[in-house]
Amino acid sequence: MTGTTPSSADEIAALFRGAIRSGRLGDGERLPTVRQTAKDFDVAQATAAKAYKALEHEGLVVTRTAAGTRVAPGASRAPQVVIERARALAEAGEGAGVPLDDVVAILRAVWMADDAEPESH
Amino acid sequence: MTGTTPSSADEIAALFRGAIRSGRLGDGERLPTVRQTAKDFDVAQATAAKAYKALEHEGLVVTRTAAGTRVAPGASRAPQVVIERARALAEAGEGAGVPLDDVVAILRAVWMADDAEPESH
DNA sequence: AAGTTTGTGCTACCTTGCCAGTACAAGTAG
DNA sequence: CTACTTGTACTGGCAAGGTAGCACAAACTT
Repeated sequence: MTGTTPSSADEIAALFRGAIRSGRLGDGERLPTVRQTAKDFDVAQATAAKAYKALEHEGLVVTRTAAGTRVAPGASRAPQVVIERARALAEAGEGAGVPLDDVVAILRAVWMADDAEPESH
Repeated sequence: MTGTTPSSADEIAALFRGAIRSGRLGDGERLPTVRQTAKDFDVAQATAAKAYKALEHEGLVVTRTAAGTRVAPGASRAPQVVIERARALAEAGEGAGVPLDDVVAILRAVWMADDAEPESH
């Protein structure tokens, strides 16, 4: 069910993390309010708050109490190569009709395989 | 914590799903026994069993009661393009020092972005 | 046929995490 | 300075899912 709508703090955090590191949310750009996010994803405010807290702890966002939560200046975007290849993979996956979750599982598998076997080809 | 050791039925299932669909576990190849998997990941047997059950329900594995669980014949591997691009992404991500979970988050972000904006260029 | 392996099916307990609603703190805007 | 916005904190309740341990069924092995 992670392919559709986030339903937990971790999933919500992951969603924003992806938006930020992929550049879809730029430097200084503002995130929805905690209350708004809670409504959007139909979760309790405490859950949305927890997600934001995690993001701040990672240094991805800056939160000043009444000014809202914004993407932290600098050091947010992942290297362009990664983004491009992620886009390429997404395209291939969608084109082939492979479910997102399956693609993720495959990615994890090859990631760990490279870890274990330095010989690749 | 999904980057290290699986700790729930879903995560364990996802791990084997990735191994199968990526071709790391080939047709007819045998998976560890439920009891073994339970030990490997330090979970209860019921949890490992649940994971295997899910895989069978997806048609990825075939289980005959005392013969163990094996990868279902045919229809297991994902299209080669997807695997190759997943490998390329993994390589780029590891090379750039981007955490696996972040790469996954990015992938999800661009996946949904493509869903929303059919214009890709 | 006998014994062993292996997946399944319980039961009761317990931990984790989300929910709901509210109250509070710390800024911003008029 | 006053009012509003927005993130934080807290309480008790609750549902989902994992734990442990065992009993059982079916099929492989000898």
